[in-house]
Amino acid sequence: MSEPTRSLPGVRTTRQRIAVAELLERVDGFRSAQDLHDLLRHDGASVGLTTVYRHLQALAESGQVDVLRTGDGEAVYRRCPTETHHHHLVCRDCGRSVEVEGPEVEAWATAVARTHGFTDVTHTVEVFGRCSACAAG
Amino acid sequence: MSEPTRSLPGVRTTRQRIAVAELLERVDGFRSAQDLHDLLRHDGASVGLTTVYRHLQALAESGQVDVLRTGDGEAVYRRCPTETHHHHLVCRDCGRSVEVEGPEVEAWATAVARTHGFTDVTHTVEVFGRCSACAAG
DNA sequence: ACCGGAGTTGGCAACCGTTGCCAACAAGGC
DNA sequence: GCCTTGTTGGCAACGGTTGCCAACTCCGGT
Ligand SMILES: [Zn+2]
Ligand SMILES: [Zn+2]
Ligand SMILES: [Zn+2]
Ligand SMILES: [Zn+2]
Repeated sequence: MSEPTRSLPGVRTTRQRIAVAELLERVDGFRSAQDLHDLLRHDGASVGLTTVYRHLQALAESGQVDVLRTGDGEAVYRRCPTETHHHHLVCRDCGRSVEVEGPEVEAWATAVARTHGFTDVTHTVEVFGRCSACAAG
Repeated sequence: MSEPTRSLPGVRTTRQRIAVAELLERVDGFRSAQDLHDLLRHDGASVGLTTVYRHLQALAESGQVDVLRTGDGEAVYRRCPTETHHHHLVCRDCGRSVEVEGPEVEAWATAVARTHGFTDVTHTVEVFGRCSACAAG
């Protein structure tokens, strides 16, 4: 599928980096840094909380993971299967999420910004709900 | 214009409550609790920071003010002229904002949620940019 | 006006997610 | 194996927010 992470100059493949990357690959849904940290501990692969934060930060900056904020301001991270611009339908109970696209939303956002003379525009569009699994349980 | 705030049972019209309400009326754009607190002090009307938080929280719960979170997770508040559901185009420099509506976005969000079997759905849609005033200065 | 109970205030401590700091550590080119 | 340099991780600090609680004040009843 994906070629093994190439070792870049100035970047080292440490046990911790791999652990975080693999965990993100394995987990579906948005999780907080602390959740991920707990998961790592539970797996026996002990990684410092600070280190988890650092890797998530780096991955987010390079666009390899998506970040969004929950209602109470906590940052949650997810490694999405797709690299292209998209948004999320997130279960507010279990964090599970689905990637969704919305060309009409993109167009709307652009149009609205231009109409009011705003430049350097970005947007956040997230849909929260309760997934069918959580609704059943 | 608007009839004087009716005194409800179990709620008291204190100097602080009025100060916060009036300030929100006067300010345009989203402001953090601490910003608003500073503005109050600067106006001479000293109100405890905790009290400012409490009133903002209450007003937000009752839907009288809108809350959203900046990129770094800080909550910002605004008393919007309209009561109906809407979204915002916010200047990330000065906080100034414009209410915008997007029927197509509402429809899209609802459709997306139903398609994936999500219930109890809400959504956050905010557009950030730099307003023409800030772009000029 | 007076009183009394209930809503309100505000300063401080605590909380929680996140980041800075820095000495100890380890990957990997030589 | 060595050395350079990126990396680690525990702890302290930080910033926004909330809990706590004694003092206070609004306001309906008298
Ligand atoms: Zn769920
Ligand atoms: Zn988009
Ligand atoms: Zn502006
Ligand atoms: Zn909407």
